[in-house]
Amino acid sequence: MRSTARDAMATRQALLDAGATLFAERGYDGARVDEIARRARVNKAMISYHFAGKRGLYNTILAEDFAWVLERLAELDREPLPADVKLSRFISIFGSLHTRRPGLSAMMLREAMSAGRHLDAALLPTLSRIFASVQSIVAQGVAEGVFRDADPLFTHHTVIGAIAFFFAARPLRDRLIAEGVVPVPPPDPARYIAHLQELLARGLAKES
Amino acid sequence: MRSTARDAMATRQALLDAGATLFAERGYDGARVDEIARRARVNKAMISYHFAGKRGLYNTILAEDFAWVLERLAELDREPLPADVKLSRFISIFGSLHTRRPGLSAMMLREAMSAGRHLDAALLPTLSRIFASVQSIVAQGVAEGVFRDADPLFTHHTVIGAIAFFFAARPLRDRLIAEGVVPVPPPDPARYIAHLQELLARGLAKES
DNA sequence: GTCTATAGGCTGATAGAC
DNA sequence: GTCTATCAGCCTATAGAC
Repeated sequence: MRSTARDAMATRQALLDAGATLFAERGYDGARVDEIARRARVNKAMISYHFAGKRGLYNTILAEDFAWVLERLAELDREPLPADVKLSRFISIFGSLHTRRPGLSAMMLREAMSAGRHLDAALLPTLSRIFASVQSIVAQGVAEGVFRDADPLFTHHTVIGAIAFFFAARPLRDRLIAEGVVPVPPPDPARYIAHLQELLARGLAKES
Repeated sequence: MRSTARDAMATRQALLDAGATLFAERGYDGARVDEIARRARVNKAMISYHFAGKRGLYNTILAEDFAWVLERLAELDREPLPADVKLSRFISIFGSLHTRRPGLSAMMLREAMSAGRHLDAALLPTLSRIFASVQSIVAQGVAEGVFRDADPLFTHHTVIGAIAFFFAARPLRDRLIAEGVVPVPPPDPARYIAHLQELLARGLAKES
């Protein structure tokens, strides 16, 4: 194996990782290619070489994680589970997604706020897919009589917002904890996911 | 009254409004002073004149709304209400805040993601105040036996995330609705707030 | 208070050597 | 594949006229 080939992959991956971190923390416009390259310990010209520019890097990062989400959601669709279990599973999937790639929630949140302004056209359908997913699970649950008559779109917003905010707000939370203003230990993502599953299960249960 | 004085106020307000919209949608770095001025129908030099630059405009917008939040939270603290009512009230306050100033949730969310990177030091305490507020309400409710033993910090994240996402994600939601991908009418903020109040009330209730 | 014109700095991209 | 050197464009801020 030629050393250049190995280095090319390493360079590529280093840029993807550095980009994910900086895009998440500062947004597309706030992240500077100089800094992404510096953090990746790579020359900044490599961004254009490997990804045809800043925007290409950004969309490549999202494309990889979006593909993963779509796969998991397709799996979930295939399984014939009751709606309450499906919703719980959905929350797990999103939780593990964000644990796997800590900055993704922030990137997705930013795209939601700007209506997908930096997204290649091919990536937008993933967002609507996610939008539709929780809604159909809730609608199914209401129809089946597993859930009370809750609004599917509203429930979608609650679930996605609650998950995304937990992971996306980590920079501020960590800062406030470090400064001692919020006197708690850094929270465990897995426990937060469990908290959310229980809150939703109780909040949507038919019998109160 | 000199016409210049009246115009000065109008100019100032137009810049605050245009800035709020663009900062919310594109973030601090993505919003261009040129465009803010154009949208406000004002010369771009006015931003430096009235607010000592882009960053001054940004912080002035936030300062006004943060002051409003702090006032309402102080009122809420003063009233000796049971925790469940307080939480419901808190959700209402945040809902009306975002109805009053639609872009604020997006701006706050962006600051949460970047640990307050564009915020003047004087504004950071407001964020920790909000952080502490839900937590103390939930802790109070658990201690009083009104709520089941739910984690205050987790509940805080759920509430804030759910509210902020609903308002901040409006650009994407509107786009997907307009494209017919999400086949629902644009949702009513007041009904979302009611949905959230009910979900939390049921989700935190002592008896299941 | 407002506007025009311009300065000055930074950003993303690339040509070309290695 | 990688790096250095450099450029064109854009962005914010401001001096100075009105």
